[in-house]
Amino acid sequence: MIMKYSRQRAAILSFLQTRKDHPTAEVVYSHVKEEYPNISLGTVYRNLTQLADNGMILRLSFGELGIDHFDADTSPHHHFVCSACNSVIDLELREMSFLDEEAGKNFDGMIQGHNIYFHGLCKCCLDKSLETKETN
Amino acid sequence: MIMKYSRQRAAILSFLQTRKDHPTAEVVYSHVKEEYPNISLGTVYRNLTQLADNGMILRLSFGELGIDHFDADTSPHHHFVCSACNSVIDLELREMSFLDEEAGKNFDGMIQGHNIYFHGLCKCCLDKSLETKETN
DNA sequence: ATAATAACAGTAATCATTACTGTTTTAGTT
DNA sequence: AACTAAAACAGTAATGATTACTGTTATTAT
Repeated sequence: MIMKYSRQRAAILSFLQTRKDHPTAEVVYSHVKEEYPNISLGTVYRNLTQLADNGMILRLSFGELGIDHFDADTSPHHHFVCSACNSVIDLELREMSFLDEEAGKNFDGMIQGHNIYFHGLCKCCLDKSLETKETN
Repeated sequence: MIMKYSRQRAAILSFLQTRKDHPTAEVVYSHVKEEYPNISLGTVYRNLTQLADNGMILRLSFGELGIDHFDADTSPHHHFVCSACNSVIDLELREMSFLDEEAGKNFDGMIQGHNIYFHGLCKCCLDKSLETKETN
């Protein structure tokens, strides 16, 4: 389907490009609402989905956390999710496409790609947990 | 909380151990229902969660597919999800814990682990897609 | 046998996301 | 600049996997 320009979609993409923290649809909505007070949450979801389908942004679906996050940085990188505060952080880590080849060796279908995400404690939550241990 | 024995939980675990296809809660429910016709879906979810929390089974949460799958095989292995039929298949692939170390090099929090899942076409769906191309 | 509490069945609630509907924008064409 | 077809919109309702609640039943230790 042909994609016509829309001010709302432009604002959504533009907002996402200013952020490095991979906001959820709800966060995108609340910010774009400042510029377009009548925008609806459905519009935000529809455009995020459309942008992701066209490869202009990434939809990050981390299993445990049922909420999708969106990323305007489509260059190859990996993600970390803090298991305490749920924040999503970029990792500098080379492409791991060799995993696809290795996984394909004992598999009779066709492997097209993979998803990896790391989990643990971000610096902030790690520091907090160390403080707690010290005072006890 | 202390875990008391229950026939329902035993049946759920036992059913899961007979399967290699990583069933959903709904599938577990429909099968255990044959033995315990009065079992409720909530009981299935509660026990699957409890078993997973105690490390006796794995909860597989693949992002794109919003539905959780469960696996009684807790030995180290990886998973493949067919993007056509959504079936979940085990892969023989060595542990990749070195990824955690490598990802941690340029990261100031603590990485505790990662999840990987591969996607593509399973043998069955691959064959179907080839057939379709041939006849066109 | 008794008592404390974990687990149950059944049902209602949650909540992120998608679908639907009538109206408004966009963009190409007279 | 008006005309038209289709895409996009705002607002709202529906979906569907999962969790929470409630009164009852099963388990386990004394």
